Order: sequence, then structure tokens, then C-alpha cells
Amino acid sequence: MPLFYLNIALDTPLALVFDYQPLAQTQKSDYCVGQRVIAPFGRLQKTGIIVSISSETQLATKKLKPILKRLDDTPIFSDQDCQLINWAAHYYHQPLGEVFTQALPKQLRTGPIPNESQDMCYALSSTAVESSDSLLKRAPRQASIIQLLKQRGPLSAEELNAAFEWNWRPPLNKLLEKKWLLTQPVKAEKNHQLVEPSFSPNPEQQAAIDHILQENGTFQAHLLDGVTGSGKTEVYLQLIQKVLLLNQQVLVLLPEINLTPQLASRFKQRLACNIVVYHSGLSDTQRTQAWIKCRSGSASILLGTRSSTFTPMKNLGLIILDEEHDSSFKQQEGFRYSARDIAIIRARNLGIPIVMGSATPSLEALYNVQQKRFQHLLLPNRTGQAVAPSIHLIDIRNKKLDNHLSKPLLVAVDQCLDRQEQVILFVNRRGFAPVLMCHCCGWVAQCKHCDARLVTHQQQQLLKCHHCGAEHRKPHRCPSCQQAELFPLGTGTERIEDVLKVRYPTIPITRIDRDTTRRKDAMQSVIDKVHQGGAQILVGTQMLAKGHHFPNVTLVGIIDMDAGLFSIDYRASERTAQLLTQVAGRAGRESKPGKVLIQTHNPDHPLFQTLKTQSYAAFAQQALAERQEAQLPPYHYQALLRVNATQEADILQFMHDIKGQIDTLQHTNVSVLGPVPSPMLKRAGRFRYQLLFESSTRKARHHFLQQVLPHIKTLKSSRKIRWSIDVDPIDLY
DNA sequence: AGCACGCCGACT
DNA sequence: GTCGGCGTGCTC
Repeated sequence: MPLFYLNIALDTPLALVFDYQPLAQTQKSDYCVGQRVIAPFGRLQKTGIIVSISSETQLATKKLKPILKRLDDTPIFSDQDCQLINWAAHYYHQPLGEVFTQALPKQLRTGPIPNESQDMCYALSSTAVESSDSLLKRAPRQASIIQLLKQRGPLSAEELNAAFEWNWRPPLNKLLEKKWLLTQPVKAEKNHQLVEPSFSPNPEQQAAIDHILQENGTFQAHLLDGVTGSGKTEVYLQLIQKVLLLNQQVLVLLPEINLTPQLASRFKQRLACNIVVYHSGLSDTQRTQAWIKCRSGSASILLGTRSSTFTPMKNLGLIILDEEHDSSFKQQEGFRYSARDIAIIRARNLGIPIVMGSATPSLEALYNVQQKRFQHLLLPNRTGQAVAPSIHLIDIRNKKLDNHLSKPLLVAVDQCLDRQEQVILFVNRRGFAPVLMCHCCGWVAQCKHCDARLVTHQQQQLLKCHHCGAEHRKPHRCPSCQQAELFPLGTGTERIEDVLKVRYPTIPITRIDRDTTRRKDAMQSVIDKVHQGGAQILVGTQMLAKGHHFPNVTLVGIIDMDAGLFSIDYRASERTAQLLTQVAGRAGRESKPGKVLIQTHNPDHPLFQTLKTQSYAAFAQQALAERQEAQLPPYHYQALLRVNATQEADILQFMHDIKGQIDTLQHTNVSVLGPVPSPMLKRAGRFRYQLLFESSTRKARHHFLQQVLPHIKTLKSSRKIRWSIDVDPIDLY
């Protein structure tokens, strides 16, 4: 009879921790919290994590099965890792085992921890040095590899990838065979000096750095609020250097994969240390290795997207989260969490600073500044001679447009191109046109599955639903009246690109949206092309607003943002203001003043006026004040209920019952989404609806969790309901 | 979520 | 007879 039981979190949607007997012949000291074990579960075997060890159990002891195996001798998660994961599971009402699973790379969800691979590099051997010249004619590729190694010393595979366009593996293997090259481990770089120590921060940057360092060793959340080009990255670099000198690690979180290579290379130029990137674009093996290096401490900096939020770090000293306002930090499917909020809690648990940077901070962040939870650090000026761009509104009411482009905008584009400078045209919609309509009968192409209209993609002759991803061939005749009078209404990036190609046949035009950058490395080749300089036009969606600096862009044209002004969703105007400010920030760099032209039917709209004459900060303060006046704090809570059944009518009845209860809550909005289109469900002859509960106050959320939810659980068909809570706010601590 | 069990109709 | 559909219940 054992004297203790293992409480194990298993990857299952059940919000339970399961108790197991230990292995025979083992004792309590063989187990600790954070270890992985393999346990029998029903007829299955699952990997689980020991979350506690207890001397009692609720179940009859003989019902408890013993585990099958211990996977780790030492725990894979530290107590602090477990604490964070526990917090997240409770806060987001997610089964503990599922959160543990999220925190592990795929390979580590089942198998043993592989050894940490040593990065190898290639170096010249002594024989190569003399005999290389004779190679030049016969084997030019081998020769150029040798040439490069002579110049730069030993190089890693990654560095060779960057250096050569062609596949360097075969000639390199030849050289290895001949023993002219040898492999050796990359020397761990422990020199944490900035490579360019000459940088001297301006007074605002220095003040921010000092403030943050002053609090070092204790928890403090900092909002680094700096306009585009104000040198936030420089502040990060200085802070990172200081933390590295203390032999601590740094976690840097970014909203998107696209932004990692750029920042990684900037860090590598400036900091001599081991930098590891972690995001969903890596292979399983790469991810596992990156994860292991962070845990062991051999990586000093982890640069990653939200999937790295939970990655164990041996000695974390600082968290940096860039583009704080970005919604990509929120996971929208499955386990709905906010990487930003979890990162704050992680910093608090560890007693270390977290620095959140943005040119357009979210209202929650600014609210937290008001509440003195966040320290506000302002970088109000662009560095160097750079000046803020000037914003102009083009009133297009009653004006004749040339394919959605107004005369003043086209004139400005002409002038800009004449000066050999570059133009960004921003269209917040991909595809050719958002609506396809029949001129004879008014039929509109509609998605079968959702409420959304189908977007015309002219090049591919497809109609796509941007909501659910459904695709159809574009019909030649109206399916309703059989006439051929279908016309595309409105515009998207593809249409603007077409129009510009006709108008500027000799000017390079690049479209940047999800359709053109889906291919791996596509984004990078676009960026390279733009950096070649000369007169060019970039047409694109929000992707243009994120991260990349195009130094020769002096004009930004906003084609159509009016839709963002009138949404019922109170966060839409916030998003529009952020987007406009971010895009506008792309105009003008260094000494070239930038110009932003906004085409609109609503030139007097307060949002435009505030951004034009003042700034995003002024807009945000107004929005915050308005919401406080209406006694709506800038919190935003969501709960999503997913209802599955075979009978559509059952679901609708069920949804109706719940809606009735929630409708009586104040500051709470409920909407029914669905049926959710899914080939899987269709084949199974099932339906799924979603009930989205949105609330703007903590009180409403509390009421929902305490009163409404338990009631929903007791409803007869509640078994078929899967729900999760998404929280946007931060009254976390 | 999986997965089995078990109850019905269809079919060689 | 038995194959397979899916409604129901369980997982330490």
C-alpha cells in the first residue's frame, strides 16, 4: 500500500487532475512536480505531468491504476513554470493538461528529451590553405567556399545559407571528404558587450533605460510608448546588454513570424551572445532544440511569437514584448489566451521587469498607466533628423474617382515617383473586390456557410470567403437570373495593383498581402526588392504597417478606411486609429519629410481630425475618457460557447434559452455565430453554432462565471457544449 | 476529445 | 445471422 498518490495533468478536455499510484518499488523521493510520466487512461496511454503529490485521494484506492513509466528523472518544468501554467489554466478556464501541452514542443509531448545539439561550424584545415588556388578553374564553388572561410573564419550552416544563393552542401561535402575542411563546435559566445559601443542614447531613451534598470530585480510593468522611429529597439538593446552582463536571460516576444528575422539579425549585429528564435515556422526538431537551449540556459535570448510565452528559461531576467497593442498576441482558437497578459504574470511571479513597447498602445495599457500599474515611459521624438509625417485629408464626396483613386492622390504619386522616391498605397482588403453583384437582378455572391459576402479574386478567377476560407469558381453568368451582367463592387489590393499597372507601366509595383506573401521567404524577397531603391509603388494591407522599414517611402496613400469608422464594435475605432497611425509612420525617414493622404467621405470625422491635428495619444486619451464617462472601463471579456448537435433546431432552442438569461446582464452583448462551416462536421451530419458573450465590465464577467455558467452546465444538453473564456484586459494583479 | 458499448435496421 | 450507423457514458 503506497503512502502517496501522484496527481497528474493529462492532455484531455476534461478539467480534472487524475490520481495514480506510483510504480512498484519506488518511493516518494523518486517523484517531483513537473516530471512527465506515461499513464494508462481508459484504453489509451497518455503522457502527463505530475502537478502535485498527495497522501490522500478522493477515489477508492483500488480504482487507481499505477503509472506505466517515468519519462524524466529531473522535472521538465520548474516549479515556477508549473505555477505560471497553473495560473493560466485557472484564469482562462482551460484544462490544465491542455495548457501543459501548449507549453511543450511536439516532440517533447511524448518522447524523451533529446540531447542538446551543439551547433557546428566549418573551418579550414591546414592542408587547404596551400592548395586552394589550383581549384579555382575546376571547382569554382569549392573555391568560393574556401575563399569565404579565409575571409571570415569558421562559419555555421546558417551563415553559409546567407552567403550563397546556391546549394553549398555538395561542394562542401567534397571539401570535407578531401579533409580540406573540418567541422568544429561553435564557440559559445560569452562576450556580452555591445558590438557598437559608440551608440549614445538621446535623453528620453536614457531616461527610459534608467527607469527600467532602477527597478531591476523587482517586478515592474513598463509601457514604452514611442512613435515610429523613436528608437525603441535601441532601448531594448541597451537593456538586454545590461541583463546579459548579469548572466541572466531575456525573453523577447513579437506578434508575428515575419518580424523575427529582421530583429534577430539586428540583435546579432549588436550583441555577441546566443540568440534563439522560436515560432511555428520552424521544424519540429528546430523547435525542440530551441526549447532545450532556453531551458538549459545555453541560449541567452529567446526571440519568439506567442507560442514561446511559456518556454522555460533557466535564469530569466527581463521580458520584452514589442507591439503591445497587436491582436496577434491573442490566441483565438482552442486555448484562448493573451501572451501579453501571461507574460506580465510571468514577470510578476519571477520578480523581474517587463517592457511593453508600442507606438499605438492599447487602451487597456493606457488605463493601466492611469491606475499606476504600468510605468509610462515616453519617447516622443523620432531619432536623428527624422520628422513626423504630415497628414492630409482628401474629401472625395462628389468627386470623380479614377478607379477609386482621386486626382490629388494621383498627382502626389506622380510627383513622388518623379523624385525617385517610393509610395505606399494602403488598402485594408485583399482580393479584387469585396462584392460581386448582378446588374440585372441585384444578386450578390454570398458564402453558403457564413453571413459573409464572397470576395472576387480576379487573377485566380475565384470567389473566396475571407471568413471561413471557402472557395468557389467565379461564375460567368448570374446564378439567379442567368444574365452576364456581374460587376465587382468596391476595391481591394489586387484591383488597385491592376489599375496602377496600366497607369504606370514602367514603374515596379509590388503587392503585399496574405496572397502574395504566403510562400516562405516571399516577404523577405519583397523587402530586398524594395531596398534596392528607385521609384516604386507598394500596394498592400495591414502587413505593410507592421515592422519593416522602407527607407525611401515618402508618400502614404490611404485608399478607403471609412468602413472602420462606423462599426458597432467599440474596439473598431481604436483599431482603425492604431492602423492609420502605424501606416502613416511608414512615410518619411531620416531627412525626408513624409506625407500621408487619406481619401475619405468623412473628412470631419473626429477620429481623422484628432489624428491629423494631434496624435494617436490624444485620440486614445479621448476614447478612454469617453468610456470612463459611460462607466465602461476598457476591459473586454469574451466567452465563446460552442454548441454541437445533430439537430439544428435543438441547438437553436438551446442557444435561445441561454441568450434569454444573458440578455438581462448589463454591459453585455451576446451574438449567435453560425452554423460554423466545417467539412468534418458536414460529413458527420452535425451542426455547430457559437455563442459569443462579450462584456465590457469585470462585474458582468464575474456574474457570467458565477451565475450563468453553472446554470448552462446543468442544462440537459450541456454535455455537447465546449466553452472557453477569452479575457482582454488587465486587472491581473 | 476519443473510444467502447449497445441498440436498431439493412443486407449477403 | 452480422455489419455498421450513431446515441450514451466513461476516462484516476
